[in-house]
Amino acid sequence: MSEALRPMVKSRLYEQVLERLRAYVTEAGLKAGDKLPAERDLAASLGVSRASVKQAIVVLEVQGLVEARHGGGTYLVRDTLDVEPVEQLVERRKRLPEVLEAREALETKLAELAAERRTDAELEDIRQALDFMRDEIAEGANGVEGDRRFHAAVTAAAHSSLLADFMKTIAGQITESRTESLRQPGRPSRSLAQHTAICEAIAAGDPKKAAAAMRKHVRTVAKVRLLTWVPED
Amino acid sequence: MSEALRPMVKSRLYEQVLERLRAYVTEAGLKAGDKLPAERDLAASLGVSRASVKQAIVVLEVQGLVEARHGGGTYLVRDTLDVEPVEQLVERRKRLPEVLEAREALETKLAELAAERRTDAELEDIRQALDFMRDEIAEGANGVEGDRRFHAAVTAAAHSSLLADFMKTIAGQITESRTESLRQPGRPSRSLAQHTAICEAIAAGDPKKAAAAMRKHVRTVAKVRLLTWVPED
DNA sequence: GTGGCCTAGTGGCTGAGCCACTTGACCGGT
DNA sequence: ACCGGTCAAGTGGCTCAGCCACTAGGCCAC
Repeated sequence: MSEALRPMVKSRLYEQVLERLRAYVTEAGLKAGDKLPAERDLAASLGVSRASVKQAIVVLEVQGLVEARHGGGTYLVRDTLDVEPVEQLVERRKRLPEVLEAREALETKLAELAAERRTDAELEDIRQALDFMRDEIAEGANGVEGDRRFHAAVTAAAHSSLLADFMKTIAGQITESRTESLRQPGRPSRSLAQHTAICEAIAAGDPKKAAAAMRKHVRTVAKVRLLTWVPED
Repeated sequence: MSEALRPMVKSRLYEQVLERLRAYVTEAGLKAGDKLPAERDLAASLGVSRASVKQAIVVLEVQGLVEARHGGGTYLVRDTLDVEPVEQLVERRKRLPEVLEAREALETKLAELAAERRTDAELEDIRQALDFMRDEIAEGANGVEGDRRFHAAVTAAAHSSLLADFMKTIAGQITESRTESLRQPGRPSRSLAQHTAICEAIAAGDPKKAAAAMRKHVRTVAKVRLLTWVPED
Protein backbone atom coordinates (compact mmCIF):
# COMPACT_ATOMS: atom_id res chain seq x y z
CA MET A 1 0.00 0.00 0.00
CA SER A 2 2.53 2.55 -1.07
CA GLU A 3 -0.47 4.46 -2.26
CA ALA A 4 -1.43 5.25 1.28
CA LEU A 5 1.96 6.75 1.94
CA ARG A 6 1.98 8.74 -1.22
CA PRO A 7 1.72 12.44 -0.62
CA MET A 8 -1.20 14.23 -2.08
CA VAL A 9 -0.80 15.04 -5.72
CA LYS A 10 -1.31 18.66 -6.62
CA SER A 11 -2.77 19.72 -9.85
CA ARG A 12 -0.29 20.22 -12.62
CA LEU A 13 -0.81 23.22 -14.83
CA TYR A 14 -1.22 21.14 -17.95
CA GLU A 15 -4.13 19.35 -16.30
CA GLN A 16 -5.89 22.63 -15.77
CA VAL A 17 -5.18 23.56 -19.37
CA LEU A 18 -6.70 20.22 -20.36
CA GLU A 19 -9.85 21.11 -18.45
CA ARG A 20 -10.12 24.52 -20.04
CA LEU A 21 -9.55 23.04 -23.46
CA ARG A 22 -12.32 20.51 -22.96
CA ALA A 23 -14.65 23.21 -21.75
CA TYR A 24 -13.75 25.41 -24.69
CA VAL A 25 -14.47 22.70 -27.24
CA THR A 26 -17.83 22.04 -25.64
CA GLU A 27 -18.83 25.67 -25.30
CA ALA A 28 -17.67 26.65 -28.76
CA GLY A 29 -19.46 23.61 -30.18
CA LEU A 30 -16.41 22.43 -32.09
CA LYS A 31 -16.78 19.23 -34.07
CA ALA A 32 -14.45 16.64 -35.53
CA GLY A 33 -12.15 18.22 -38.05
CA ASP A 34 -12.44 21.68 -36.59
CA LYS A 35 -9.30 23.60 -35.87
CA LEU A 36 -8.20 24.57 -32.42
CA PRO A 37 -6.81 28.06 -31.83
CA ALA A 38 -3.07 28.41 -32.37
CA GLU A 39 -0.85 27.42 -29.45
CA ARG A 40 0.36 30.97 -29.06
CA ASP A 41 -3.20 32.30 -28.88
CA LEU A 42 -4.21 29.56 -26.46
CA ALA A 43 -1.27 30.37 -24.21
CA ALA A 44 -2.09 34.07 -24.29
CA SER A 45 -5.79 33.72 -23.60
CA LEU A 46 -5.31 31.11 -20.86
CA GLY A 47 -2.54 33.13 -19.30
CA VAL A 48 0.00 30.31 -19.31
CA SER A 49 3.19 29.65 -21.23
CA ARG A 50 3.18 27.98 -24.58
CA ALA A 51 5.13 25.05 -23.09
CA SER A 52 2.26 24.22 -20.76
CA VAL A 53 -0.26 24.40 -23.59
CA LYS A 54 2.05 22.12 -25.52
CA GLN A 55 2.15 19.55 -22.73
CA ALA A 56 -1.63 19.46 -22.68
CA ILE A 57 -1.76 19.05 -26.44
CA VAL A 58 0.79 16.24 -26.28
CA VAL A 59 -1.50 14.47 -23.83
CA LEU A 60 -4.46 14.89 -26.16
CA GLU A 61 -2.27 13.68 -29.00
CA VAL A 62 -1.29 10.40 -27.36
CA GLN A 63 -4.91 9.89 -26.41
CA GLY A 64 -5.82 10.23 -30.06
CA LEU A 65 -8.20 13.10 -29.47
CA VAL A 66 -6.32 15.66 -31.46
CA GLU A 67 -4.03 15.78 -34.45
CA ALA A 68 -1.27 18.36 -34.60
CA ARG A 69 0.00 19.08 -38.09
CA HIS A 70 3.38 20.69 -38.20
CA GLY A 71 2.82 24.14 -39.62
CA GLY A 72 -0.81 23.44 -40.30
CA GLY A 73 -2.62 23.80 -37.03
CA THR A 74 -4.14 21.42 -34.51
CA TYR A 75 -7.39 19.66 -35.28
CA LEU A 76 -10.10 17.86 -33.37
CA VAL A 77 -10.39 14.17 -34.15
CA ARG A 78 -13.69 13.72 -32.38
CA ASP A 79 -16.53 16.00 -31.36
CA THR A 80 -15.22 16.11 -27.84
CA LEU A 81 -11.99 16.00 -25.89
CA ASP A 82 -13.34 13.62 -23.27
CA VAL A 83 -11.69 10.23 -23.00
CA GLU A 84 -14.29 7.54 -22.51
CA PRO A 85 -14.23 4.22 -24.35
CA VAL A 86 -10.47 4.17 -24.38
CA GLU A 87 -9.19 0.67 -24.90
CA GLN A 88 -11.34 -0.23 -27.84
CA LEU A 89 -10.31 2.95 -29.52
CA VAL A 90 -6.67 2.18 -28.99
CA GLU A 91 -7.11 -1.26 -30.44
CA ARG A 92 -8.84 0.12 -33.49
CA ARG A 93 -6.25 2.82 -34.04
CA LYS A 94 -3.60 0.16 -34.04
CA ARG A 95 -5.35 -1.72 -36.77
CA LEU A 96 -6.38 1.22 -38.89
CA PRO A 97 -3.08 1.72 -40.69
CA GLU A 98 -3.11 -1.92 -41.66
CA VAL A 99 -6.63 -1.62 -42.98
CA LEU A 100 -5.75 1.41 -45.05
CA GLU A 101 -2.65 -0.27 -46.38
CA ALA A 102 -4.65 -3.30 -47.37
CA ARG A 103 -7.25 -1.11 -48.96
CA GLU A 104 -4.68 0.60 -51.13
CA ALA A 105 -3.25 -2.69 -52.29
CA LEU A 106 -6.63 -4.20 -53.08
CA GLU A 107 -8.38 -1.26 -54.65
CA THR A 108 -5.44 -0.23 -56.77
CA LYS A 109 -5.34 -3.67 -58.28
CA LEU A 110 -9.13 -3.73 -58.59
CA ALA A 111 -9.12 -0.50 -60.56
CA GLU A 112 -6.41 -1.83 -62.80
CA LEU A 113 -8.36 -5.03 -63.45
CA ALA A 114 -11.59 -3.13 -63.93
CA ALA A 115 -10.00 -1.06 -66.67
CA GLU A 116 -9.03 -4.27 -68.42
CA ARG A 117 -12.07 -6.42 -67.87
CA ARG A 118 -15.10 -4.21 -67.39
CA THR A 119 -18.06 -4.85 -69.63
CA ASP A 120 -20.03 -1.91 -70.98
CA ALA A 121 -22.81 -2.71 -68.55
CA GLU A 122 -20.41 -2.58 -65.63
CA LEU A 123 -19.02 0.71 -66.86
CA GLU A 124 -22.55 2.00 -66.89
CA ASP A 125 -22.97 0.86 -63.27
CA ILE A 126 -19.87 2.77 -62.29
CA ARG A 127 -21.13 5.88 -64.06
CA GLN A 128 -24.49 5.59 -62.36
CA ALA A 129 -22.79 5.40 -58.98
CA LEU A 130 -20.87 8.50 -59.93
CA ASP A 131 -24.06 10.30 -60.92
CA PHE A 132 -25.68 9.20 -57.71
CA MET A 133 -22.83 10.65 -55.68
CA ARG A 134 -22.97 13.87 -57.66
CA ASP A 135 -26.66 14.23 -56.90
CA GLU A 136 -26.11 13.48 -53.24
CA ILE A 137 -23.53 16.22 -52.98
CA ALA A 138 -25.65 18.64 -54.98
CA GLU A 139 -28.39 18.11 -52.43
CA GLY A 140 -26.04 18.87 -49.60
CA ALA A 141 -25.32 15.32 -48.46
CA ASN A 142 -21.74 14.13 -48.08
CA GLY A 143 -22.02 11.38 -50.65
CA VAL A 144 -21.18 8.30 -48.60
CA GLU A 145 -23.73 6.12 -50.34
CA GLY A 146 -22.54 7.13 -53.79
CA ASP A 147 -18.98 6.57 -52.63
CA ARG A 148 -19.87 3.08 -51.44
CA ARG A 149 -21.67 2.20 -54.65
CA PHE A 150 -18.81 3.45 -56.75
CA HIS A 151 -16.24 1.28 -55.05
CA ALA A 152 -18.60 -1.67 -55.09
CA ALA A 153 -19.15 -1.23 -58.83
CA VAL A 154 -15.43 -1.03 -59.49
CA THR A 155 -14.87 -4.14 -57.43
CA ALA A 156 -17.54 -5.98 -59.38
CA ALA A 157 -16.04 -4.84 -62.68
CA ALA A 158 -12.67 -6.28 -61.72
CA HIS A 159 -13.99 -9.83 -61.91
CA SER A 160 -11.82 -11.17 -59.14
CA SER A 161 -13.79 -13.07 -56.55
CA LEU A 162 -10.73 -13.49 -54.39
CA LEU A 163 -9.94 -9.81 -54.21
CA ALA A 164 -13.62 -9.14 -53.68
CA ASP A 165 -13.61 -11.50 -50.73
CA PHE A 166 -10.64 -9.72 -49.24
CA MET A 167 -12.43 -6.42 -49.59
CA LYS A 168 -15.40 -7.86 -47.77
CA THR A 169 -13.32 -8.64 -44.73
CA ILE A 170 -12.33 -5.00 -44.29
CA ALA A 171 -15.54 -3.51 -45.60
CA GLY A 172 -16.77 -2.51 -42.17
CA GLN A 173 -13.71 -0.54 -41.26
CA ILE A 174 -13.55 1.07 -44.67
CA THR A 175 -17.10 2.27 -44.24
CA GLU A 176 -16.16 3.96 -41.04
CA SER A 177 -13.13 5.68 -42.48
CA ARG A 178 -15.17 6.73 -45.50
CA THR A 179 -17.79 8.38 -43.33
CA GLU A 180 -15.19 10.27 -41.40
CA SER A 181 -13.27 11.32 -44.46
CA LEU A 182 -16.31 12.74 -46.23
CA ARG A 183 -17.14 14.79 -43.20
CA GLN A 184 -14.10 16.97 -43.78
CA PRO A 185 -14.99 20.34 -45.29
CA GLY A 186 -14.66 20.37 -49.05
CA ARG A 187 -13.85 16.68 -49.23
CA PRO A 188 -17.02 15.41 -50.93
CA SER A 189 -16.48 17.47 -54.08
CA ARG A 190 -12.79 16.62 -54.24
CA SER A 191 -13.62 12.98 -53.70
CA LEU A 192 -16.12 13.18 -56.55
CA ALA A 193 -13.45 14.61 -58.82
CA GLN A 194 -11.09 11.77 -57.98
CA HIS A 195 -13.83 9.24 -58.64
CA THR A 196 -14.44 10.85 -61.99
CA ALA A 197 -10.79 10.51 -62.91
CA ILE A 198 -10.86 6.83 -61.96
CA CYS A 199 -14.02 6.29 -63.95
CA GLU A 200 -12.54 7.92 -67.04
CA ALA A 201 -9.44 5.80 -66.88
CA ILE A 202 -11.54 2.67 -66.59
CA ALA A 203 -13.76 3.83 -69.43
CA ALA A 204 -10.69 4.45 -71.57
CA GLY A 205 -9.43 0.98 -70.78
CA ASP A 206 -6.21 2.35 -69.37
CA PRO A 207 -5.19 0.05 -66.47
CA LYS A 208 -2.11 2.00 -65.47
CA LYS A 209 -3.95 5.28 -65.29
CA ALA A 210 -6.84 3.70 -63.43
CA ALA A 211 -4.51 2.19 -60.86
CA ALA A 212 -2.71 5.50 -60.40
CA ALA A 213 -5.94 7.43 -60.02
CA MET A 214 -7.27 4.95 -57.48
CA ARG A 215 -4.04 4.98 -55.55
CA LYS A 216 -4.12 8.73 -55.32
CA HIS A 217 -7.70 8.62 -54.13
CA VAL A 218 -7.14 6.02 -51.43
CA ARG A 219 -4.06 7.81 -50.20
CA THR A 220 -5.98 11.03 -49.91
CA VAL A 221 -8.49 9.30 -47.68
CA ALA A 222 -5.71 7.67 -45.69
CA LYS A 223 -3.96 10.96 -45.18
CA VAL A 224 -6.99 12.57 -43.64
CA ARG A 225 -7.41 9.71 -41.24
CA LEU A 226 -3.76 9.13 -40.59
CA LEU A 227 -2.94 8.31 -37.00
CA THR A 228 -6.42 9.19 -35.99
CA TRP A 229 -9.60 7.39 -35.42
CA VAL A 230 -13.13 8.44 -34.77
CA PRO A 231 -15.73 5.95 -33.67
CA GLU A 232 -18.78 5.97 -35.86
CA ASP A 233 -21.49 8.18 -34.45
CA MET B 1 3.58 -0.31 -48.14
CA SER B 2 3.14 1.23 -44.77
CA GLU B 3 5.91 3.55 -45.72
CA ALA B 4 3.91 4.48 -48.76
CA LEU B 5 0.83 5.33 -46.79
CA ARG B 6 2.54 7.53 -44.30
CA PRO B 7 5.59 8.90 -45.98
CA MET B 8 5.55 12.19 -44.19
CA VAL B 9 5.03 10.98 -40.68
CA LYS B 10 7.90 11.94 -38.50
CA SER B 11 8.32 10.82 -35.01
CA ARG B 12 7.76 13.62 -32.65
CA LEU B 13 10.82 14.13 -30.54
CA TYR B 14 9.04 13.26 -27.33
CA GLU B 15 8.15 9.88 -28.83
CA GLN B 16 11.80 9.14 -29.42
CA VAL B 17 12.56 10.22 -25.89
CA LEU B 18 9.84 7.83 -24.73
CA GLU B 19 11.57 5.03 -26.57
CA ARG B 20 14.94 5.82 -25.07
CA LEU B 21 13.42 6.07 -21.63
CA ARG B 22 11.80 2.66 -21.93
CA ALA B 23 15.05 1.17 -23.16
CA TYR B 24 16.93 2.80 -20.32
CA VAL B 25 14.61 1.44 -17.65
CA THR B 26 14.93 -2.03 -19.10
CA GLU B 27 18.69 -1.95 -19.52
CA ALA B 28 19.34 -0.42 -16.14
CA GLY B 29 17.00 -2.95 -14.56
CA LEU B 30 15.01 -0.32 -12.71
CA LYS B 31 12.10 -1.53 -10.62
CA ALA B 32 8.94 0.00 -9.21
CA GLY B 33 9.80 2.82 -6.84
CA ASP B 34 13.20 3.45 -8.36
CA LYS B 35 14.12 6.96 -9.28
CA LEU B 36 14.67 8.15 -12.80
CA PRO B 37 17.60 10.47 -13.54
CA ALA B 38 16.85 14.16 -13.14
CA GLU B 39 15.19 15.88 -16.08
CA ARG B 40 18.24 18.04 -16.64
CA ASP B 41 20.53 15.03 -16.74
CA LEU B 42 18.17 13.17 -19.04
CA ALA B 43 18.04 16.13 -21.39
CA ALA B 44 21.82 16.42 -21.41
CA SER B 45 22.52 12.75 -21.99
CA LEU B 46 19.84 12.35 -24.63
CA GLY B 47 20.92 15.53 -26.36
CA VAL B 48 17.49 17.13 -26.33
CA SER B 49 15.94 20.05 -24.53
CA ARG B 50 14.44 19.70 -21.11
CA ALA B 51 11.04 20.66 -22.53
CA SER B 52 11.04 17.58 -24.74
CA VAL B 53 12.00 15.34 -21.85
CA LYS B 54 9.20 16.96 -19.91
CA GLN B 55 6.66 16.19 -22.61
CA ALA B 56 7.68 12.56 -22.55
CA ILE B 57 7.40 12.44 -18.78
CA VAL B 58 3.96 14.05 -18.94
CA VAL B 59 2.90 11.26 -21.27
CA LEU B 60 4.19 8.63 -18.87
CA GLU B 61 2.44 10.46 -16.08
CA VAL B 62 -1.00 10.38 -17.69
CA GLN B 63 -0.44 6.73 -18.49
CA GLY B 64 0.17 6.13 -14.81
CA LEU B 65 3.62 4.65 -15.40
CA VAL B 66 5.57 7.28 -13.55
CA GLU B 67 5.11 9.65 -10.66
CA ALA B 68 6.78 13.05 -10.66
CA ARG B 69 7.21 14.62 -7.23
CA HIS B 70 7.78 18.33 -7.26
CA GLY B 71 11.26 18.84 -5.94
CA GLY B 72 11.65 15.19 -5.14
CA GLY B 73 12.42 13.43 -8.37
CA THR B 74 10.51 11.18 -10.76
CA TYR B 75 9.77 7.60 -9.81
CA LEU B 76 8.74 4.41 -11.54
CA VAL B 77 5.31 3.11 -10.65
CA ARG B 78 5.89 -0.30 -12.20
CA ASP B 79 8.91 -2.33 -13.18
CA THR B 80 8.60 -1.18 -16.77
CA LEU B 81 7.52 1.79 -18.86
CA ASP B 82 5.79 -0.39 -21.41
CA VAL B 83 2.09 0.16 -21.78
CA GLU B 84 0.10 -2.86 -20.81
CA PRO B 85 -0.42 -5.14 -23.80
CA VAL B 86 -3.93 -5.07 -25.15
CA GLU B 87 -4.48 -8.78 -24.64
CA GLN B 88 -3.74 -8.53 -20.98
CA LEU B 89 -6.04 -5.56 -20.64
CA VAL B 90 -8.84 -7.48 -22.25
CA GLU B 91 -8.23 -10.45 -19.97
CA ARG B 92 -8.31 -8.23 -16.97
CA ARG B 93 -11.56 -6.73 -18.12
CA LYS B 94 -13.12 -10.11 -18.48
CA ARG B 95 -12.49 -10.90 -14.86
CA LEU B 96 -13.58 -7.50 -13.77
CA PRO B 97 -17.35 -7.94 -13.91
CA GLU B 98 -17.10 -10.67 -11.29
CA VAL B 99 -15.02 -8.48 -9.07
CA LEU B 100 -17.45 -5.61 -9.37
CA GLU B 101 -20.39 -7.85 -8.61
CA ALA B 102 -18.65 -9.09 -5.50
CA ARG B 103 -17.83 -5.55 -4.55
CA GLU B 104 -21.43 -4.50 -4.82
CA ALA B 105 -22.56 -7.35 -2.62
CA LEU B 106 -19.92 -6.71 0.02
CA GLU B 107 -19.95 -2.96 0.18
CA THR B 108 -23.72 -2.65 0.15
CA LYS B 109 -23.88 -4.86 3.20
CA LEU B 110 -20.95 -3.05 4.78
CA ALA B 111 -22.70 0.30 4.41
CA GLU B 112 -25.84 -1.14 5.93
CA LEU B 113 -23.92 -2.52 8.89
CA ALA B 114 -21.97 0.68 9.29
CA ALA B 115 -25.17 2.65 9.60
CA GLU B 116 -26.23 0.38 12.44
CA ARG B 117 -22.96 -0.16 14.28
CA ARG B 118 -20.72 2.82 13.71
CA THR B 119 -19.40 4.58 16.77
CA ASP B 120 -19.12 8.35 16.81
CA ALA B 121 -15.36 8.04 16.39
CA GLU B 122 -15.79 5.89 13.31
CA LEU B 123 -18.30 8.33 11.87
CA GLU B 124 -15.72 11.01 12.38
CA ASP B 125 -13.17 8.91 10.48
CA ILE B 126 -15.58 8.61 7.59
CA ARG B 127 -16.15 12.33 7.58
CA GLN B 128 -12.44 13.02 7.62
CA ALA B 129 -11.94 10.77 4.63
CA LEU B 130 -14.68 12.72 2.90
CA ASP B 131 -12.99 16.01 3.74
CA PHE B 132 -9.69 14.64 2.51
CA MET B 133 -11.21 13.69 -0.79
CA ARG B 134 -12.86 17.06 -1.09
CA ASP B 135 -9.52 18.78 -0.56
CA GLU B 136 -7.82 16.54 -3.08
CA ILE B 137 -10.37 17.41 -5.71
CA ALA B 138 -10.28 21.08 -4.84
CA GLU B 139 -6.57 21.03 -5.49
CA GLY B 140 -7.08 19.37 -8.83
CA ALA B 141 -6.24 15.77 -7.94
CA ASN B 142 -8.68 13.02 -8.79
CA GLY B 143 -9.27 11.96 -5.21
CA VAL B 144 -8.20 8.31 -5.32
CA GLU B 145 -6.62 8.42 -1.90
CA GLY B 146 -9.69 10.02 -0.29
CA ASP B 147 -11.83 7.46 -2.06
CA ARG B 148 -9.75 4.61 -0.68
CA ARG B 149 -9.83 6.02 2.85
CA PHE B 150 -13.59 6.50 2.70
CA HIS B 151 -14.32 2.91 1.78
CA ALA B 152 -11.77 1.67 4.32
CA ALA B 153 -13.44 3.75 7.03
CA VAL B 154 -16.89 2.43 6.15
CA THR B 155 -15.55 -1.11 6.16
CA ALA B 156 -14.04 -0.57 9.60
CA ALA B 157 -17.29 0.91 10.90
CA ALA B 158 -19.22 -2.17 9.85
CA HIS B 159 -17.45 -4.29 12.46
CA SER B 160 -17.40 -7.43 10.40
CA SER B 161 -14.00 -9.03 10.19
CA LEU B 162 -15.25 -11.63 7.79
CA LEU B 163 -16.62 -9.16 5.28
CA ALA B 164 -13.46 -7.10 5.78
CA ASP B 165 -11.37 -10.12 4.89
CA PHE B 166 -13.38 -10.68 1.75
CA MET B 167 -12.83 -7.09 0.79
CA LYS B 168 -9.10 -7.55 1.26
CA THR B 169 -8.97 -10.33 -1.27
CA ILE B 170 -10.34 -8.12 -4.01
CA ALA B 171 -8.69 -4.91 -2.81
CA GLY B 172 -6.12 -4.92 -5.58
CA GLN B 173 -8.58 -5.10 -8.38
CA ILE B 174 -10.84 -2.53 -6.76
CA THR B 175 -7.92 -0.15 -6.64
CA GLU B 176 -7.47 -0.53 -10.36
CA SER B 177 -11.10 0.14 -11.13
CA ARG B 178 -11.09 3.07 -8.75
CA THR B 179 -8.16 4.71 -10.45
CA GLU B 180 -9.67 4.11 -13.84
CA SER B 181 -13.04 5.45 -12.81
CA LEU B 182 -11.72 8.63 -11.21
CA ARG B 183 -9.68 9.39 -14.29
CA GLN B 184 -12.86 10.08 -16.22
CA PRO B 185 -13.63 13.77 -16.63
CA GLY B 186 -16.10 14.99 -14.06
CA ARG B 187 -16.07 11.71 -12.14
CA PRO B 188 -14.25 12.91 -9.01
CA SER B 189 -16.86 15.52 -8.09
CA ARG B 190 -19.76 13.18 -8.83
CA SER B 191 -18.08 10.46 -6.81
CA LEU B 192 -17.67 12.89 -3.95
CA ALA B 193 -21.38 13.65 -4.05
CA GLN B 194 -22.25 9.98 -3.85
CA HIS B 195 -19.86 9.50 -0.95
CA THR B 196 -21.52 12.38 0.84
CA ALA B 197 -24.91 10.75 0.43
CA ILE B 198 -23.58 7.50 1.86
CA CYS B 199 -21.99 9.31 4.75
CA GLU B 200 -25.20 11.13 5.61
CA ALA B 201 -27.20 7.91 5.62
CA ILE B 202 -24.65 6.31 7.93
CA ALA B 203 -24.63 9.36 10.16
CA ALA B 204 -28.42 9.28 10.34
CA GLY B 205 -28.28 5.60 11.27
CA ASP B 206 -30.44 4.65 8.33
CA PRO B 207 -29.22 1.20 7.10
CA LYS B 208 -31.62 0.90 4.20
CA LYS B 209 -30.73 4.30 2.81
CA ALA B 210 -27.01 3.68 3.33
CA ALA B 211 -27.20 0.40 1.47
CA ALA B 212 -29.11 2.00 -1.38
CA ALA B 213 -26.67 4.88 -1.66
CA MET B 214 -23.70 2.54 -1.65
CA ARG B 215 -25.25 0.29 -4.24
CA LYS B 216 -25.84 3.22 -6.53
CA HIS B 217 -22.26 4.36 -6.08
CA VAL B 218 -20.67 1.00 -6.79
CA ARG B 219 -22.87 0.50 -9.82
CA THR B 220 -21.81 3.85 -11.18
CA VAL B 221 -18.17 2.83 -10.93
CA ALA B 222 -18.96 -0.53 -12.53
CA LYS B 223 -20.80 1.11 -15.37
CA VAL B 224 -17.86 3.30 -16.27
CA ARG B 225 -15.63 0.30 -16.30
CA LEU B 226 -17.97 -1.83 -18.36
CA LEU B 227 -18.80 0.67 -21.06
CA THR B 228 -16.56 -1.11 -23.50
CA TRP B 229 -18.50 -4.29 -23.24
CA VAL B 230 -22.03 -3.30 -22.33
CA PRO B 231 -23.21 -0.20 -24.20
CA GLU B 232 -26.45 -0.08 -22.28
CA ASP B 233 -27.10 -1.37 -18.84
C1' DG C 1 -5.63 27.93 -66.52
C1' DT C 2 -1.29 25.93 -64.70
C1' DG C 3 2.65 25.83 -62.17
C1' DG C 4 6.15 27.98 -59.44
C1' DC C 5 7.15 31.35 -55.79
C1' DC C 6 6.58 33.86 -51.82
C1' DT C 7 4.96 34.98 -47.31
C1' DA C 8 2.22 34.72 -43.21
C1' DG C 9 0.73 31.49 -39.91
C1' DT C 10 1.68 27.75 -37.06
C1' DG C 11 3.71 23.70 -34.76
C1' DG C 12 8.48 21.69 -33.17
C1' DC C 13 12.17 22.44 -30.34
C1' DT C 14 15.73 24.85 -27.81
C1' DG C 15 18.24 27.26 -23.93
C1' DA C 16 18.45 30.12 -20.13
C1' DG C 17 16.39 31.23 -16.02
C1' DC C 18 13.40 31.77 -11.87
C1' DC C 19 10.47 29.74 -8.48
C1' DA C 20 8.66 26.09 -5.22
C1' DC C 21 9.24 22.02 -2.93
C1' DT C 22 11.97 18.07 -0.94
C1' DT C 23 15.73 16.16 1.22
C1' DG C 24 19.42 15.61 4.10
C1' DA C 25 23.21 17.37 6.46
C1' DC C 26 24.56 20.46 9.94
C1' DC C 27 24.30 22.83 14.25
C1' DG C 28 22.87 24.44 18.67
C1' DG C 29 20.24 23.82 22.81
C1' DT C 30 18.40 20.50 26.14
C1' DA D 1 22.54 11.54 23.11
C1' DC D 2 18.57 13.54 21.42
C1' DC D 3 15.58 16.78 19.55
C1' DG D 4 14.43 20.62 16.68
C1' DG D 5 15.38 24.28 13.59
C1' DT D 6 18.03 26.06 9.74
C1' DC D 7 20.13 26.03 5.42
C1' DA D 8 21.79 24.68 0.93
C1' DA D 9 21.72 21.57 -2.84
C1' DG D 10 18.95 18.96 -5.88
C1' DT D 11 15.01 18.67 -8.60
C1' DG D 12 10.48 19.37 -10.79
C1' DG D 13 7.15 23.28 -12.44
C1' DC D 14 6.74 26.91 -15.35
C1' DT D 15 7.90 30.96 -18.18
C1' DC D 16 10.03 33.69 -21.87
C1' DA D 17 12.11 34.68 -26.15
C1' DG D 18 13.44 32.94 -30.23
C1' DC D 19 14.76 30.09 -34.28
C1' DC D 20 13.59 26.54 -37.53
C1' DA D 21 10.50 23.65 -40.55
C1' DC D 22 6.39 22.95 -42.64
C1' DT D 23 1.74 24.28 -44.52
C1' DA D 24 -1.51 26.88 -46.93
C1' DG D 25 -3.10 30.35 -49.72
C1' DG D 26 -2.46 34.23 -52.58
C1' DC D 27 0.14 36.18 -56.37
C1' DC D 28 2.56 36.34 -60.52
C1' DA D 29 4.62 34.76 -64.79
C1' DC D 30 4.00 31.83 -68.42
